[in-house]
Amino acid sequence: MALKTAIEQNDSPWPLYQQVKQLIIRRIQAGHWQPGSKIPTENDLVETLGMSRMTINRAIRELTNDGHLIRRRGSGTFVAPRKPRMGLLEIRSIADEIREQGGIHHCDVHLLDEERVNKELAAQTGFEPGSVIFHSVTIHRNGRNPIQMADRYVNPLLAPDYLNQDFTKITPSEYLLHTTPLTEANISIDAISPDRQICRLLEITAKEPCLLIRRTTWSKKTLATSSRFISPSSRYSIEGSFKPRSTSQQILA
Amino acid sequence: MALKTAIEQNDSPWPLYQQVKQLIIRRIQAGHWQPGSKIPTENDLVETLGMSRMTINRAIRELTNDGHLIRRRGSGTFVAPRKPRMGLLEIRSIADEIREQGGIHHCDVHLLDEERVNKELAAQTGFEPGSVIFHSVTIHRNGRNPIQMADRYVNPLLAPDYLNQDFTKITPSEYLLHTTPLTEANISIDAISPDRQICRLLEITAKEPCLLIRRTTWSKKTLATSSRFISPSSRYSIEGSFKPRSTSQQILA
DNA sequence: GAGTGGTCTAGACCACGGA
DNA sequence: CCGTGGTCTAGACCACTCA
Repeated sequence: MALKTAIEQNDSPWPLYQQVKQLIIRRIQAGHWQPGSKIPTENDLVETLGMSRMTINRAIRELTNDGHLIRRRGSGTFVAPRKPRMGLLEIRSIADEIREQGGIHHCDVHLLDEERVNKELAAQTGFEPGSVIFHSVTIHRNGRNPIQMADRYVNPLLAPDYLNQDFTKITPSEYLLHTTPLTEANISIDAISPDRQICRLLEITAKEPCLLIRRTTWSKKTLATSSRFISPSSRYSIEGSFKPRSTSQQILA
Repeated sequence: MALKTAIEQNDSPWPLYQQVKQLIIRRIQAGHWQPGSKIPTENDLVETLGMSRMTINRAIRELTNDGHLIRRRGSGTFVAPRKPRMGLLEIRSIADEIREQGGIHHCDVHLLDEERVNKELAAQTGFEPGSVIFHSVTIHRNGRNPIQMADRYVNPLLAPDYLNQDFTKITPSEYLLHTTPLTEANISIDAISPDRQICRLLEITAKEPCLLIRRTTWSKKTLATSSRFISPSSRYSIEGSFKPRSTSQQILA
């Protein structure tokens, strides 16, 4: 069965319950398991994947806590109707946001190449000086309207096939999401005035303030990506809503 | 032993691992286990409480995900040094941030009054037209340097004493935090060019791009606060780091 | 090497939902 | 009633840290 083959050759450095989580997430994202539909029971998965029920249970329980699944005792486990609520740090895929607002998402690839890390780049990104990394610059548009420039440096070890992707079809975010599970992220948000190059790429004037989002991600302590996202504030802003999860997180007013 | 007596009479409707979580939380909050100090090992607790290690492990694991504890394999489990790390949506108190960087926080009160909600304000904030709400405008400074303007509308029902506070001593955030437990929040972040009033209050030129943060909070479905925070980007930016809680929320790259 | 946490297993009992 | 998820147990092996 397809479910099983995904995991049975187990060279993965990840624990089993993590692999199960990733497997389920991919199934959902690939559309094999639609929102609202029932997924296999714990016992099904125990048989199919040949693991203990506690392992399956932990995977499903954590996905439920994260909002991907909904469980009803006596009835079954279902794919959550919408996307999980997010902490702000996990910012949504801009392609999703555009599509969800009824827009049409395009992605122009302005650069996609490998590059040797010099001192300056090393200081900016944290990658090893002298090593070779992938570099992409893409523009996300809604119809004709440029919404965001994404300037990414990617660790080749974690996404060796990065240069061969067609980013007009799958966004770098989406590709990386399926490639490497990221375990940690750092983010900063600033307001800036765009320089000339940004103005040209985003088709705006220098007067228009922009949001600058810097994001660095890790996969188990190895640096995965270091990116800059720049959006004209007239066309993009960050939004989120929040409920405390377990017991006592505080919300500031 | 004290630890054990807390649970041994087990009429509790809560599952065991929950009781263990509560027990540990209480120990921490009562100060028996100080921040940074080591707490008993899993095996200690297994013996003391007479439960299986998996049960103890789940309790401690979840507390770790919530940020109350820190675990180091081979070394032990420790009470987390500060407040639990937060998702970005709970943005830190600016007073804390300033103080933590070695600055000196001041708060000027530029306005503190009640106000009748007209149509325009109702549309902006979501408060009932015609009702009376509290309104404050404060400037947070680091030494002489203005860092942020905070423009707040507050529901009098949830903070009836708001107008009598001395916000030069306790910030509105801190006051509201102690007054009403907030259950939900909405946030948006934009980049803007400051208008003339903002320029004056923050002592900047109109050229300098600013971050505009809008935050609305609820307490059990009643609107609590609706606020605008404006900061010059040269003096303030939003930063955060993120670890998935139960270990695989998605992080975008 | 002893102690620690991280994970996994193969069972078990229970509470709930739906036929 | 059966199948579902929710929890719990008593073991086990491993990777890591520290003395």
